[in-house]
Amino acid sequence: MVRGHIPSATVSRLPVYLRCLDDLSATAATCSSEELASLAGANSAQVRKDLSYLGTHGVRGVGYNIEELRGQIRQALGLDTGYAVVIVGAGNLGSALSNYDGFSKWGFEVAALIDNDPEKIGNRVAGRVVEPFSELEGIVTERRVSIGVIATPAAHAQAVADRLAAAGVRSILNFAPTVLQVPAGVEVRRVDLSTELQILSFHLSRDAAAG
Amino acid sequence: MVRGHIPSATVSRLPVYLRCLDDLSATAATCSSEELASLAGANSAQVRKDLSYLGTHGVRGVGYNIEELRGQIRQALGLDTGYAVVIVGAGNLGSALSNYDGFSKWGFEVAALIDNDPEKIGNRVAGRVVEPFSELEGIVTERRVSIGVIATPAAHAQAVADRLAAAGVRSILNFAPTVLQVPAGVEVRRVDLSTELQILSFHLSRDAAAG
DNA sequence: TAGATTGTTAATCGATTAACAATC
DNA sequence: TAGATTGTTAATCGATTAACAATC
Repeated sequence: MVRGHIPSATVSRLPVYLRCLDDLSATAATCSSEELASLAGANSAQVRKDLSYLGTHGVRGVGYNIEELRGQIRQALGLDTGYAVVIVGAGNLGSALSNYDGFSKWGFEVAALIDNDPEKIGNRVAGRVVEPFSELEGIVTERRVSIGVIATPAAHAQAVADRLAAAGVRSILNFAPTVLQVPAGVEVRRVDLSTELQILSFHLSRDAAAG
Repeated sequence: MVRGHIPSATVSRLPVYLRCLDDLSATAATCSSEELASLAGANSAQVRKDLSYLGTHGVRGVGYNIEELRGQIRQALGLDTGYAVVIVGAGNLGSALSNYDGFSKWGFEVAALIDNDPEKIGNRVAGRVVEPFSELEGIVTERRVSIGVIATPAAHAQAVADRLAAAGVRSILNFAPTVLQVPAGVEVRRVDLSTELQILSFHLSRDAAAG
């Protein structure tokens, strides 16, 4: 496998390609960069360049073998490792996440759902028992948790991130509307509804101004 | 106001600045680009350049007036317009979104929560009655809906997007794990948990490989 | 004035894409 | 072979940032 350095823009497109290949695999065995690009909303040259970082070998005049390509992308993304995830926060959002079948579909395992509210601890959500926040460190260590998902109110997010980082979690997905401060070596990705809404709002008002 | 062309990278950072200024406003009346950068996780030169697109006038040797700056960012993002939002899908995610206070906090109004499941129609979620999907067009027109939020299963997302676009909605926020095909002039932003997880996974496996 | 900080330039860096030789 | 499509180059484009004159 040629890993080398894969640009971050490419990395963030790989999941999109994977999803599109999922659709394509129902009806074809191979696909061209042009087909994949049009489904993924990208440029075909970009698709070819992105895939070239994976050490793929498409066939000139034919295209890419869909199954082989899916395997290569899965491997590049580390999806075959089966990283364990802990979800912190069992409110509306945490429950929605617990019910989300995308975790297992893409090879992740939800190792625990955690909350600090005594009213919620012990409840069943999506077949999982809500466990107490105080057990976080033990759960992370024993269940080899690699990824922490923060689905708490904004006010608690930083404290949760601190505990996750201290427990050894190096990857955090933050749904709380806060910018987290974390030690070097910890990667945070933010999923933020209001940021996205505000970007849409910008374009609406710009278009309105343009007439 | 100097609008000109604001680069998209700048637009996507404005909501982050706004949130950081929200925090800062509790304790200060002005702030420097350096302070704002460190909170927002950016470079101070970048902050100054971003803000310069808004026609801001910071004061040399002093910094930016926080209240004035918030107003300028809000205006640039069109948050003062109060765009109306319709949420399609009243499942776990749609319910979580309905309960989210960020809509009103940032000037958006949730005009309706819609589902096509007879079991859900008529239910109350976060004080709102779930309305039938068949009413979509009427709701969009009468309540002047500008933004559609898709919180349905992936299988229905494209059909919902088609109906939203046909009803005149020009901005769509898509939580379903699909790449939507929409007519020109319709802007889609995707919020995708599994894409974010996969990007984290990439970095984990790369770090593991690096030792 | 001296210190601080902006606004902007210019250099750098990285990402996108048109184009095309290679080749199935 | 003729047609199709890759892999890669090189040009372009856009974003980031160090540096510093301007100036509060």
